[in-house]
Amino acid sequence: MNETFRPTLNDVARAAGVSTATVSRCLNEPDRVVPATRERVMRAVKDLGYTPDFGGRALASRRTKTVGAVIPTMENAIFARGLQAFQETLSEAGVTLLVAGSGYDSEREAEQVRALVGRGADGLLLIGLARPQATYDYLRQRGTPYVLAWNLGDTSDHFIGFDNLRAAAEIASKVIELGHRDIAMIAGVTSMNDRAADRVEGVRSAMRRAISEVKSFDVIEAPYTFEDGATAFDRLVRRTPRPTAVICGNDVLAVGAISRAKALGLGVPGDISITGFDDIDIASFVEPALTTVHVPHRRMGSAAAQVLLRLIANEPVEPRVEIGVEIVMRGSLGPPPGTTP
Amino acid sequence: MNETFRPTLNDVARAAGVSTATVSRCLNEPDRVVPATRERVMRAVKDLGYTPDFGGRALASRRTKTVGAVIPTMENAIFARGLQAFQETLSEAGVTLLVAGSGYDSEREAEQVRALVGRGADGLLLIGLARPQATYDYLRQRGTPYVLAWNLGDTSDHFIGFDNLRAAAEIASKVIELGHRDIAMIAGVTSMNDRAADRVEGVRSAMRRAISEVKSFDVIEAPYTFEDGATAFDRLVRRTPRPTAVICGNDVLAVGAISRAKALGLGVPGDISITGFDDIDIASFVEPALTTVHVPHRRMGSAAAQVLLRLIANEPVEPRVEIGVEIVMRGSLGPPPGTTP
DNA sequence: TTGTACGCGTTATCAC
DNA sequence: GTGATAACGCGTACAA
Repeated sequence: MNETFRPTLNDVARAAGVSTATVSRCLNEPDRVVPATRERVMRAVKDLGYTPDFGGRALASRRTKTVGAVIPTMENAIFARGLQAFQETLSEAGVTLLVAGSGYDSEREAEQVRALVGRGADGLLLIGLARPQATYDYLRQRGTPYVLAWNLGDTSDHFIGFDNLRAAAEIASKVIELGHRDIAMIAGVTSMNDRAADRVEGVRSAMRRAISEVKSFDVIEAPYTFEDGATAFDRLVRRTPRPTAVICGNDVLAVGAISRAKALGLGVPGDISITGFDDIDIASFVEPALTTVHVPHRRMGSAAAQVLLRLIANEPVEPRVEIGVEIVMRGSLGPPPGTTP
Repeated sequence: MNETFRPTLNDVARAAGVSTATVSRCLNEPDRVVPATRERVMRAVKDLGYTPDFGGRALASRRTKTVGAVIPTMENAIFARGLQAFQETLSEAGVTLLVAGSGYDSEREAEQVRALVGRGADGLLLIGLARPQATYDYLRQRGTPYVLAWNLGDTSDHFIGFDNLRAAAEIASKVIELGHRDIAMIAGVTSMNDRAADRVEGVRSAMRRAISEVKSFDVIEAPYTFEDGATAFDRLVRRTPRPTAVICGNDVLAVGAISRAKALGLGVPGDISITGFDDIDIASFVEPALTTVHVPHRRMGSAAAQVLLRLIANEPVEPRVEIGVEIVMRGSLGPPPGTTP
């Protein structure tokens, strides 16, 4: 009754009264089999509940129709979105996606890369570019195609991303233009995270360019939750001089900051302006709506899939796909208090 | 230079001057090999950048240290959270997680189940219980262990979840107790989604229990985004009589509803109360903070992993793990307008 | 159009 | 402690 029976090609062949080769053909190139036998084989497949064994198939054919992705965490909406699109595009090409999480740890990422490659992944998606050289060496030695997303680099790898530094600089310039002179930044954790680091560097460069105007500039780092953003805001707002604008490294931190500002009785943007980065869904639903950098994560995900598929098929690809981002002005950024309009 | 060389057991064996059997042992049962040879073998492994081939291993050993999960979408924070915990717990046991998305489509789910089983998944995590009988039959015939999470059922399967119906009934009762008489619900899509359907049924049952008090009750369904919640709220609020409380099937819809309410100039909860379900991060950061049902998704995820691991190891398990949920009262639910305190 | 037979990379069972 | 060698399930020349 509870017999666990895993039918093989052989079982199907016997049941249908044909050879294993014919069954294999029915599954892979149905046209090369006459409808009569095909029908019989397909019936046997259904009856036995046969599913091709992946291991055997991979072993015999040397490819898997599988690609892997290693992302920092599934708990962040921006990766979830991009990955969803990535997988939809792969799906259309009949390719399966395997997802693994690194927890923002580059050693763990290296492990996962090896695991996915060992599993026969035909190609890999990795996030950003900050990782040990050994990981790159491994991939290149194996000849496993891979793409890097969410940022742009200047190596010979394939990038599908946007210029985090420039975008961050632009939004910071907007803040300065509006007249803010005491500015602070709540950054994501920059260690081994080139996206977070680039955003800090972008904001810093904008500050340097306006060095004669900006009076104070402070950066603190915070982890990944709304709560972390709120806590960081708490600390910043106690400093002297109190910043009139807080630039956040991502929307999660920014939403946390807005919430805490309101809880402290500070008007946004009346008393203090706040900006984000990413334009996640919630950004337009908080009050005031968040001024942020819109990143088309879905477009980036499917572009990454397209590049990776071409790479795997050995078709020509452009080494660098820049995804356009743009600043969306919403209610959370305004002129500093005491400004005459 | 760009030679793609995939070293095999054989290559390592030759490089280390031993047999393939010894290399295999070094990797799987290091104790059964003397340190001297082991050292030599491990060096060869490093030098060649060898990674065991998963296919070959699965073929020879008939197990994979891999479990699969099929979730409706990665874009929903509640699944992301639970899954993250699920995978962390698996990870501690040296088991890899493969994730696939069904897009809320039970046919697609069936495909993914077959794909994962074909890939050698030792066990599976599925969400909820509404799916074609064929999917269950397939799993049972193959003898693949699986657990069902996010809800509880009364079949002989293994459940790790909570009583969606009862929890929804409870929060609805709270609404009624506060004096609301014209009530509406924005439900998730209930087709092939037992969690959404149970929540509707729970609210309905509370309405029936208070049939003499409740004057009007309306349900409409909405998809999965903030925007959908906002749109649905728009429609509801135009009806006569206008509801004084809107019960939402999940927090995403509720946050969308709150946002639209404020945009329409309606005070929450002054003019209209709104409740959610799930207690996602943002629930405590919107204004007013959302009254909702707190679901410990992380605890559920790791409990699911534990049960599945025991199932795979053929150890005794309880067939049903109920995860406690509780209503968290926050600002978005109050008495109806015109009530004298 | 269909069948036969070999090999893919690994583990497991024996000898040694 | 280590080495041959036979499976494992499948794809695919090649033959029929």
